[in-house]
Amino acid sequence: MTRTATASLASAASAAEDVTRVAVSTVIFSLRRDPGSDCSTVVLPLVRRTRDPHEGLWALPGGWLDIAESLDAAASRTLGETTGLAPSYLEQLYAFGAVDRSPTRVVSIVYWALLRPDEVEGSKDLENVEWFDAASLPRLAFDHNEIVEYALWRLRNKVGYSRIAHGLLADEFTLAELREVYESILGRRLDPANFRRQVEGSGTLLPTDRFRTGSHRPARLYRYNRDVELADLGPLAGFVRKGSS
Amino acid sequence: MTRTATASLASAASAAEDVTRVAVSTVIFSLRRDPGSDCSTVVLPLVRRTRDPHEGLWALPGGWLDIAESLDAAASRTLGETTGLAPSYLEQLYAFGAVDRSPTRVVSIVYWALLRPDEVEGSKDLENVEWFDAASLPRLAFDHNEIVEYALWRLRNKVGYSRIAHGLLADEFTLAELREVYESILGRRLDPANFRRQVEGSGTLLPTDRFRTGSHRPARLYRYNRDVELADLGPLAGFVRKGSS
DNA sequence: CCAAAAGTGTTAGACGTACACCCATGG
DNA sequence: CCATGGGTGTACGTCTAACACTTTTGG
Repeated sequence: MTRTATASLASAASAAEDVTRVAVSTVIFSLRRDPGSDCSTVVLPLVRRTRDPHEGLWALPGGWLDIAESLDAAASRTLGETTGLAPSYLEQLYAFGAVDRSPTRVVSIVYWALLRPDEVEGSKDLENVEWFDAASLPRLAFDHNEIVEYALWRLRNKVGYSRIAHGLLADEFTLAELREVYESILGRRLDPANFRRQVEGSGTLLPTDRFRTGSHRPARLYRYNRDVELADLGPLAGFVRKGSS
Repeated sequence: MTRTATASLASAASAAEDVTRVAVSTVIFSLRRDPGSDCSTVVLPLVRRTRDPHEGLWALPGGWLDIAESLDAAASRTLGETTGLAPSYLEQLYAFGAVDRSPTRVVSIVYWALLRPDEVEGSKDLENVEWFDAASLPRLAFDHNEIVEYALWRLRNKVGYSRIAHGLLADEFTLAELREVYESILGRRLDPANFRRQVEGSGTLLPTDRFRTGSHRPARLYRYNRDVELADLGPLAGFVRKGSS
C-alpha cells in the first residue's frame, strides 16, 4: 500500500506519491531604479527549474522542509541555498495546498521577503537565478504566478498601514528615496510636502547630520528608528523573532 | 534509518516519527449574549483530546489533511467531523510549524471561522465538545493557546477594515445588534448615532420593512447586502471560494 | 406620564489633499 | 541667475468623536 520505505530516504526531495510533502518557498521583493526615469520598479529573483516537474520554467526559490527545522528557518535556509540572499524582512504569506498544484501532493508554505539594495549582492554570480520585473512575469512553474500576485497584493496593502517600506532601503536614505519606494509599490505619485509631514510626524525616522549631495539642494539623510517594530505582527511577534534570529 | 514502512499505514493519524505530517485546525468564533447584561462575549468550541499527546486537555477542532483534498476542504471537513458545525465564514489564518510543538513533527495549517447564532445548533449534543469564553481559556493542548490569541488579534484587526462582523449575525438584525458585535470584539462602546451613519453610508446594508419589537421603540431590521464581498481576500478570492463551496 | 432605546442634527477637532511659497545648490 | 528639487506654510474638504435633541414604544 505504501512505498515510503524505499522512497522517503535521505533527501526529502525524492518522490513519494502517497505522502503529502511540505515545501517552503519565498517571494523576494526588491526595487530596481529605472535608468533615466526617476521611479523604480518592483523586481524579484526566480530560479530556473532543473528537474522534472516544469523543468526549464522559472520558479520561486524554495525547497523541502527539513524534519528538524521550523518553517521560518526553512524559508531562510532554502532561499539562501538557491539564491544566496539573506533578506532583512521575512514573513509568512500563505499556505497553498490545492491537490493538483503539483504532480505529487505538495503543500507549500510560502513566505515573502524584502531586500535592501545593499543586500542584493550575492545572487549576481549564481547560475539559474535571474531578476524579473514583477509586473511582467513569464509563465512560472506550478501555481507560482498566482502566488506572486497574492504577494504583490499583500505588499501593496501592508505598505499602507505599516513601515515595511524601510525593508527596501539602505540604512540611510533621503525622504525622496523613501517616497519613491512608496510610489513604486502603490503605483501613484505622492505629494512630497504631505509625505514629509506624515512620515516625520510618525516618529519612525531619526534625522542624521549627513546630507545627500550631487543633485541640487542637498537632502537630509534619515535613519530608521529601530525602537519601533517594522510591522505589527500581533501576538506572533516574539514567536517569529524566535524562529528567524 | 526510517520506520515508515510499518508506521505510516492506513490512517494518517498513526504516529510516524520521521515524517512531517500536515494537520488542519480551525478557531471557530461565535458570540454568546451575556444574560442580564446588554453585551456579548466571544466564545469558541473546543474538543477534548482522547488520545495520547495531551490526552484530556482541550484542543482546537481539526484533523489530518487527506492526500486528496485541498486545505480549505480539509478545514471544512475536520471541523464538521469534530464539532458538527458548518461556519458561514472560513479563512486561512497561519501555518504553525515549530519543531517542538508536538511530540512528532506536525505542521498545522490553521483556519479561523465565524459562526452565526443560528448555525450554533449541532454542536450541542456532541460529546467532548464544549464552548469556552475566548477571554478566559484553560491551558490547551499543543500551542493552541497562542494560536487562539493570534486568531483573536486577527479578528479584532479585520473587524476594523472589513465587514466580517456580519458573519456573526443572523440574516436579519437591528443596528443595535450589529453594533453589539463590534463592541464585543473591540472591547469598547461605540456611539450609536455615529455607528448608524457609518454603516448606513457604506452601502453594505439593505433596510427591510420589518421591525424588531419587544423592548421600547421598534428597531428596523436590516439585511446583509450580498452584492458586496464579506472581506477583501485579494487575488485569492476565487481560489478560496473554489475550495470551500 | 416616564424611562429607555431608536433615530436625527450639529458642532469641534483631526486628518488628508492640494497648492502656493521660500531655500539652497549645480550648472 | 536660473532651473530644480528640498523644505515650509496654509487653506479647504472629509471624516470622526461628542453630545444635544426628537421620536416611539413598554410599563
